[in-house]
Amino acid sequence: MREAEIRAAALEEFVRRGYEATTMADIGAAVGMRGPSLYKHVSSKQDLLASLMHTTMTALLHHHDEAVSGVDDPVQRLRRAVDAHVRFHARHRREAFVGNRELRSLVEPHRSTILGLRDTYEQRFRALITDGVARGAFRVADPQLASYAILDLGMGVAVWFREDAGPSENEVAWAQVEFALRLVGAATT
Amino acid sequence: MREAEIRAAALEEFVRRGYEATTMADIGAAVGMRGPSLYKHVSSKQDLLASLMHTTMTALLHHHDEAVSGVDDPVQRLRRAVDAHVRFHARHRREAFVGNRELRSLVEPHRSTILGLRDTYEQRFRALITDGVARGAFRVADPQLASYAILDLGMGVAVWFREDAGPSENEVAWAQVEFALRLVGAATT
DNA sequence: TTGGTTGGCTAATGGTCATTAGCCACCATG
DNA sequence: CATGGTGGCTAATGACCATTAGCCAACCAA
Repeated sequence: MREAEIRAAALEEFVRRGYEATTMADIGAAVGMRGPSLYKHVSSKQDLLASLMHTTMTALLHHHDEAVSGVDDPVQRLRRAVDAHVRFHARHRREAFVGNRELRSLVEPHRSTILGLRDTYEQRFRALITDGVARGAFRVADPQLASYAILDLGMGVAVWFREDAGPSENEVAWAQVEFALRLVGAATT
Repeated sequence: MREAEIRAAALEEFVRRGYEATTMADIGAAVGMRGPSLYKHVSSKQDLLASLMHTTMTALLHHHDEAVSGVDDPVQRLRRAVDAHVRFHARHRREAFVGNRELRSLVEPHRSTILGLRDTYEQRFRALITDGVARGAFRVADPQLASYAILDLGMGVAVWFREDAGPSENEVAWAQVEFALRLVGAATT
């Protein structure tokens, strides 16, 4: 559908220029039409952003849930959660980048919705770490700081990861899973 | 001086709204004058941003150099470097936040200058880690990924650190130094 | 063939913005 | 008391922008 092309183009422009600096004409040019014509397919620039961010956060949560589902051992759970986290941020770095940087540009009630989803996601990691500490698998002074640290690693990936240069997705995922396990004081295999 | 007030106000507004969304009138209002009056003290909005970012990066590099100067042992060097890194991002979180998020809004040649300084800073960490690995103090598969990870921890601090709530600067610094040492596989004391 | 719908276009509309021009009060120095 | 600079103001200027209105060609169904 034309709308999907427009959303993809908008994402690309939001990454390159930022939401505020992107004009409807820019997005239009990227799909071969004039700015006003976009309104035959989308309702507004703001909706474009909100919808992109909502899709991203929902997909991230699904990705996480699938990764850890059925796994009980804290070390394995964390391993899978971080692997999923890193791979998501590598594969969907544009989406994740916009999701992290353009929160300011979201207008209520979208902002609160997205912040809620982000919070939910952070809680999963924090709970996972807290559980691991309680069960003696991890050794961490402050689970919240540890979960922030792990999440921040992923955000970083969205910023500097490149498909065509530098370490591959596998290399990054492997390295960061290792970092995360070391970070929480899990025994390294 | 009036200019210092303006720079401080601009920084605050750039953090709150982002560079693109901040108007000269916003900055003026924050120091009790009208937008156009700002031009009696600064030359342009772009210069305000470039100058803020340049000051920040220079200060960060100085802070780093002072922290590691005269220390040779890799573990101690990394400990001090990360401590300085984290404390800088906690104490100057607004500056660091803008320095990280508004690169896109910088126009050449400012952008290249700042990117150069960032790269210099990253190289210090990478060299430090590479050296530690060579001397058997650290165990890391990819020093570049490790340096990115450590730097990303600091960027995260600039995003979520609050002076009035959550963990204190000392707590964050202590935790992240520990994280960094674990990350690079240094023996924990 | 006809009549409606789709999806494009250009031209408003009603803003907002950075920056410049030109004015003036204040104030310190002679 | 002049006078010149400082630092504020309001009013242009010359953009640019999201969104809406209104037009029209192409296509599709009857």
